[in-house]
Amino acid sequence: MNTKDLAYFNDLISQKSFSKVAQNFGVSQPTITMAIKRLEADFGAPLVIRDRVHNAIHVTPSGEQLAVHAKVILRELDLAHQEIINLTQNRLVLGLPPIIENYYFPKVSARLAAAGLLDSLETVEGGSIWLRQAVRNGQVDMTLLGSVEPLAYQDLVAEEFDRQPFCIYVSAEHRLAQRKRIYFNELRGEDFVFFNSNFIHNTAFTQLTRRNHFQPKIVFRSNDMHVLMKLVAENIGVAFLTKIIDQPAENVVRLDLLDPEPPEFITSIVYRTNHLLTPQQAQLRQILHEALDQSKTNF
Amino acid sequence: MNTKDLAYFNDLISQKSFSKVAQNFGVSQPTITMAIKRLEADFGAPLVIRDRVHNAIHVTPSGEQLAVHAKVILRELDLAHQEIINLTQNRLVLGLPPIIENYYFPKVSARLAAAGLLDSLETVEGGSIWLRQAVRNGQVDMTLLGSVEPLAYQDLVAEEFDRQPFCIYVSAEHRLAQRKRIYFNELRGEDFVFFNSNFIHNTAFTQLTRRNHFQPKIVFRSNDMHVLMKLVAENIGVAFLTKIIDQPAENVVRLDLLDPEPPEFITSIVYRTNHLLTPQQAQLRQILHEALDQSKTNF
DNA sequence: CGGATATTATTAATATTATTGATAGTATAA
DNA sequence: TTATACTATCAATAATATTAATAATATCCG
Repeated sequence: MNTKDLAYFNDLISQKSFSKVAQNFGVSQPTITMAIKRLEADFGAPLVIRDRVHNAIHVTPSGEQLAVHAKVILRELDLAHQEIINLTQNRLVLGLPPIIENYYFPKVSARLAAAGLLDSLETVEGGSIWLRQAVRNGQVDMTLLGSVEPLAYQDLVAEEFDRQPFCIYVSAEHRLAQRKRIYFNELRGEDFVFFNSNFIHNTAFTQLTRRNHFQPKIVFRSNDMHVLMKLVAENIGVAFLTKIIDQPAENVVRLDLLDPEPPEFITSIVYRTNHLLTPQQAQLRQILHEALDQSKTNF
Repeated sequence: MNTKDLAYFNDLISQKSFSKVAQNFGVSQPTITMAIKRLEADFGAPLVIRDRVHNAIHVTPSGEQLAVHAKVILRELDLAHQEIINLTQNRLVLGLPPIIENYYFPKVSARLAAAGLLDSLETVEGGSIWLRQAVRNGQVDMTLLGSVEPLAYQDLVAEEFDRQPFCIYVSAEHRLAQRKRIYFNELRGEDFVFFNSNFIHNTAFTQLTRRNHFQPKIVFRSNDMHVLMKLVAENIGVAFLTKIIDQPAENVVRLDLLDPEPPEFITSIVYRTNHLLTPQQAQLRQILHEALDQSKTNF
């Protein structure tokens, strides 16, 4: 059976039009008619019902069933192509959320260089939602992801390699600056500086504000952590960030949260379940895991 | 791309011989040579290395990578065929471990009949390991499975629908017969009657004997629960069985276990992740879940 | 109603692709 | 060296896919 037929079929399911599928693939319309016929003959069942009365196409139960498998098959094929291209070109495409890159990457780069991995390593920055998608569809081979809950996906392997609490950063002149530990509740009424858009920080932050029943006042937003830190230093507002910030800027104090079950920033290495790690990828994974052991004791 | 080529390739990986693959598929040897060449051209990388010195074939990293995906693709195709056959023939093949069949099936059969499902329902009996395999490879569409741990597989959906403790059954003349509850430890030195081979009972039983550090003496084995019950009644030995036994035979007393965290018999409905439930299958699932609610309150 | 439009099916011709038989090439073992 | 085992090559053939042309079917709308 030709996978082209499955691709035609898959497109037909969403386009609901033989001629549109033909256009999309740059083939003539009878080609699609024939392809669907071949599939129907192969599976011994009608896959679509040509409802000419309503000028529509209905997918039969058999068609629905096949559609699920067709999608899997086409995805696997696509991934195989991309993976083999990266493999032969000695490319290792690694997804990195900016915050993780900032903290963990400097720690491992020496080892990566020593292992000769830096040459073939190609990093792609992006938010965790985008990177999750990217590792799914093969744009990246592996990715680091931050999350509040442990990751569990059926098509992705997620190996947690670190877990750090979220903290509050305030100016040295702030009323709470002398404290080491506070309850999130004590921040009611504070001005916050916060990320523009950061899925994990948002999730964790919302979790805490909901639990404590208050609506935080965010006076400034930026995607640059260093900008946020400077604003904290100038006492414009307080920041809610992970503990994985090497050294808070001058004039900034870090406060731990005393809340029971505070949200944690979980970092994981993620790759596709059906992806065989190349020696390089296995090595990268190893180095990241090892770097963790070091960083854990360093805290 | 033709899936036949992937089938040839997949077989080549395990056979490591072009001619054997040709034989297996009943085609000529150049067909395989050509098929592999097509794949290599398509993926732009050598997939196997023909090592004529050692008269062997080595799979390249690209080949290994493709092999993983090829297996998935061939499996999906195979499942699609089987599922569509069952769908069009209005067959619903349900796997049933004997013990679950004994207890749960009578409870739901009235509802199944009312829903008109009994006609199309075809049951397959088998042990839980065999049935898990059968649902994976499409021999059955859905299956009930017993287990000691909650089931979690990436390619299978497992919905727990009941959970019952394991119990001890003794003769009314047995020294412990007057007790309602005992510790497993108190059975040290007892004669047991036990299943010949039953994965779940074995797992749970071993768990308890290990925890209590004793080697149970099994004086008789059978795969028929009723036979075991009769032997218990005659005080030949004591039995370790699930609580889901409608009415212990005459002259038999059931004792609950007092041990902390005693193993439980978990029953789940299991089907393939990539399988779209047909209306019938969805109905069966619904009825099983509903029947549970009833059976739960009945205890 | 009837013609314009849109869509899918059919068909015969053509183009593409897969398979084969025959045989060459390469290495091993005896 | 010869026999044996395995894979590659190649030209011929078989099988399959695609196409252009057109038929068939239904809608829309004046």
